[in-house]
Amino acid sequence: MNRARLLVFNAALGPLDYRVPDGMAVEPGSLVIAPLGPRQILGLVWEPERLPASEVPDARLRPLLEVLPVPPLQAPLRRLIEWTADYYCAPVAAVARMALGSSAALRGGGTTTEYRLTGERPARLTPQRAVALEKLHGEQATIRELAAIAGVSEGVLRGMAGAGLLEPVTIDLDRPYPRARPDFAVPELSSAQRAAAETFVAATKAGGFAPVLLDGVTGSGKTECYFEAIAAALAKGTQVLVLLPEIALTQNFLRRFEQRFGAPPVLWHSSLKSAERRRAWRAIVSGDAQVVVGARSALFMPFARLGLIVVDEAHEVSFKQDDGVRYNARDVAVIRARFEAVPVILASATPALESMQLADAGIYTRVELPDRFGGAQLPAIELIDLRAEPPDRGRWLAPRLVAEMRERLAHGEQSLLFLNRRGYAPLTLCRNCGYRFQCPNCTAWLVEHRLSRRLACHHCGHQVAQPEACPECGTPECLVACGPGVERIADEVAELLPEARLAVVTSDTLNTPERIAEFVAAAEEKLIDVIVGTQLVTKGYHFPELTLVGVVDADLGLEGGDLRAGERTYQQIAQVAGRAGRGEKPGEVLIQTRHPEAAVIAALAAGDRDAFYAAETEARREAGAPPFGRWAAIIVSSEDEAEARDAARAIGGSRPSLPDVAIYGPAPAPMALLRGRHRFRLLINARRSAQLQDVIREWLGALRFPPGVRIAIDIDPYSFV
DNA sequence: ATTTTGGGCACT
DNA sequence: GTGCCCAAAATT
Repeated sequence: MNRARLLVFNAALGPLDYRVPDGMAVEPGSLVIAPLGPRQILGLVWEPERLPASEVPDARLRPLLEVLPVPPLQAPLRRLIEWTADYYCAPVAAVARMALGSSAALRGGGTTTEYRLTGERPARLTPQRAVALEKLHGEQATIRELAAIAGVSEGVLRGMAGAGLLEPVTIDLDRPYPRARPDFAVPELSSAQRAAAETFVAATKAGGFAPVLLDGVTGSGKTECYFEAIAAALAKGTQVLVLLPEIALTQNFLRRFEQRFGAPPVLWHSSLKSAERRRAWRAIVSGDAQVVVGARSALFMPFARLGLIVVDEAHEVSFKQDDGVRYNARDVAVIRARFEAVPVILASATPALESMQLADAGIYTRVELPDRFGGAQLPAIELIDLRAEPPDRGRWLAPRLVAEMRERLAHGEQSLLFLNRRGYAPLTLCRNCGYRFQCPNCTAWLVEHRLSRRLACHHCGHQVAQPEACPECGTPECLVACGPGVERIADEVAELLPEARLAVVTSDTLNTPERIAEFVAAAEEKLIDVIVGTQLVTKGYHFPELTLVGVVDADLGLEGGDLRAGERTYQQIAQVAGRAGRGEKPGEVLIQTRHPEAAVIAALAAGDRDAFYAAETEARREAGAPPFGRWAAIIVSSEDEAEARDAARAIGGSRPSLPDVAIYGPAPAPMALLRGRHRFRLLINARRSAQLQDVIREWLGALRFPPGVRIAIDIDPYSFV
């Protein structure tokens, strides 16, 4: 009898076997509908020998109901899914789910109705209709979207449609995307860029696995180089995947892409609306989507004929975050390229140490762009030792930094202050009784946001209105803000340089593509003198008049004993420093620190990247961190603290004893309470010889836990939280 | 995850 | 005996 083994997407449900009815064509990778009890579920056909499953006799198998009309997931993607599940100790089904768009995407076809103005203008209009008529000029969208654009209710628009002011347009949900053309606007490249581009183009034309590290300083024109590889892939008729961190902030990239190729790329990210999601997914499987620009979740898309992968800002830690499965998108991208037998370009001004070492070892081809494009100079970097040059009382900016900003303002140039802390102040306390405002759901202080007049937790979203009096002792006007956030720095700038035009750039203020576009336009037109921002401003922007970058607190990222703290601090500051002096005028960077002797800070000041990598390599060797050893974390959490502690102790109590593996804990996790869950942590440090994942699987596989307990395994953790 | 089953228990 | 609640088992 014809059997099929399915991955199903309900957690805690292993692979299930079904009977394939006569005449139904099913192969590994096929998406099918299967009966489960009284329900119908989605299943993904897999090679039976690659999944463990209890053998159910033929007679008890129920027949598959239907094969969905989408191409089966191809073997290289199936192998990638297995590799990822194996490496990161995740269920295969949880990884496979990331390859699926939405359930709606699996059913093709269909139309939606959009509306646009007919151009008719009646003599008499209600005020609401008049507003809509004005705002909706040139717009075409669904009623809901138009209502948002015009700021009127959907009912108003429906009335206008009835009155003939709006006309319906039927839209094909699967309509093709505009074609990108490889030769639309071939750019003038510098000789260094041309050499880099030729390497990429040759690799892309040849096909086959070819990992390349594009190591180019900030402002060297890395994007233009890999655009040529994209052009080569387009000319060949293959698809391209470009991974960007922070997909919301890619306006600049999209503009350049369209200028180069004459059409925008297909976007893939978590905030796509369902119709966009479905259209994009279907275009990717069908091969119609030529270039897909996406966040990390695009990595598992089922491309019909992938020809090239680009990971831009490849050092970014946001590539290692969890959406269900904790994986490092940069590493998985390289594995995908290997399975698909295509080139992969990792582009960064501050490559991760692991990438540098693979390039040193000759496993990656290294392509360097050591100079800025157009002859611009890299900025001069100086330290401000806050112990020797302290800011005035109650302030955070040292006099020298303020003086430099004043200088820039006088010359009509721009300054950027970087502080990776949102809000006004990270801690509020009572002067009278010492009460501190803490999140009830997390081990974290509530951050004051003066603009919205609220105290907010940045981990769970808990908010309270800005209180007038201490909730503990009732004293009015006794609350003091401790420490600076970007809003407070902006206040300080406003006091010291009252004539400066200020912009605060954080995810609170720049939370839509429109606002980002507004900010970029204002900065480019020199309507802003001083930008105060979090890590949002560290990358991507090119403001020619920006000549001064101030790092408000370089030590911030070094706190907390995180394994990657040094590397992250180095990358962040190097990236933000790279915003300075990108035009004709040279840039200057001032870094405020209390630890000028720290290896990271000293290397930044000396502009000595090799010194940083050497120091970081030594630190990793001592910590047994990659590439010298491996770390993993097991996080045990539950809403009930005792339950979590008991489960963590049970894990600790059954720890294996192995010569090449050290196990620490359990101990309360650094964030002992997060989103209402109590957390305990065990850390595992393994020598390179150890089979880390096998050890963890065997260890935890033998244990059973109560239903409220969650066990998360983090292989190669980036943050030790 | 969702649904079914079955045991224990109060109530009639 | 019947209904109800909850935990455990099953789902292919």
